[in-house]
Amino acid sequence: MGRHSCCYKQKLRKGLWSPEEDEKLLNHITNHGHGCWSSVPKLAGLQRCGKSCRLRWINYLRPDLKRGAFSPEEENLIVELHAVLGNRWSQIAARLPGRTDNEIKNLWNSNIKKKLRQRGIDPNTHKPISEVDKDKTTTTSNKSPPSSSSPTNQDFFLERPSDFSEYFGLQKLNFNSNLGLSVTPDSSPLCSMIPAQFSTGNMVGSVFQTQVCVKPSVTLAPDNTSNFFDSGGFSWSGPNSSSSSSSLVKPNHNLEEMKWSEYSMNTPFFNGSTQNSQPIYIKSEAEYLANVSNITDPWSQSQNENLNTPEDSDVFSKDLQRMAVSFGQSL
DNA sequence: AAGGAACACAACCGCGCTACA
DNA sequence: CTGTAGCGCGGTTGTGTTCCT
Repeated sequence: MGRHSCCYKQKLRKGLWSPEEDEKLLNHITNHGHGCWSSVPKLAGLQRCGKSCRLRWINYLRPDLKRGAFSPEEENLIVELHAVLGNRWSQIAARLPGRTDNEIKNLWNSNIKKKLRQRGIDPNTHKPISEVDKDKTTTTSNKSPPSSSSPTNQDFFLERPSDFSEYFGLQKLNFNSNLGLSVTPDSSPLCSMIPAQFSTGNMVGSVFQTQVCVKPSVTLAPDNTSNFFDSGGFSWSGPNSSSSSSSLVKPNHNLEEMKWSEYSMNTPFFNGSTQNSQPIYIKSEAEYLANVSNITDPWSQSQNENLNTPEDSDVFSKDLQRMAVSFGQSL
């Protein structure tokens, strides 16, 4: 099973990296890209394994890394994200541009955990410690599993997406001839960084990237109401575009080839501070909009109404679930 | 000033997943 | 179908630094 072959090789350096090694690796990747990591050390003239090179690059040498202490806003965001995602550090890091999973993990273990305990909050459950103690005494047979395997809100959402809108505090449903359908999130830090909003003929919602990673080349097949996520069937608009004119900003990347974390690092919407990140509005093309108007849309009737009625949640969850499954299979 | 404790962070380890021959 | 290589992730360990007695 996936053991790195170089792990067995001898004569490879381990431990801290010297400035000379850093320079060699940096020069090599800057000039040639990393390509296959296992070949990097040889090509760069390093006595390291590829895995070690990869780690060094990702956690230390990458030029887009943000240096320095975490801001209170970042710490708050990490706490909120941890409540949703658990110890999925890479996913948390993907929402904090310039920060690495390792960095966040270290911060969590050395700093945030302690702060939460001081505030009387259990860092694993995010509940008041008194409540957690009570749970422990009442459910002696049910030992709580470690945080990494305990169900997070995200897992809960995957099973019961009807809670999605409630959890993320989706507030309003909007319809606009230029933007199509969109859901306005509330102003919580979590919602402010929800990366994408989607709409199709009969569904609308905000999608947390983990479930429905924005990979626009993926076609949403099931209901055939649109090829919304086909590369030709959507367009992007971002904070630079006003809602009325909706001038479009198309990322000049090959999204097909790009993972979300890379994408988020490279788009103008996400490469700033988290405070500045805003949802990307995905707008359909004119042709699509023309079709939309002919489709019975359960949401268009709910314009400017809260989304939290059971009926809304039910329809929404079914569509969302279908979409998540579709994406899950495609990713 | 010395030494031990606590802390912060870099790096490693082991596992799961995926692609590919 | 199966074994192997490579990648990525989360958990853990190691090491340097700071703080405290």
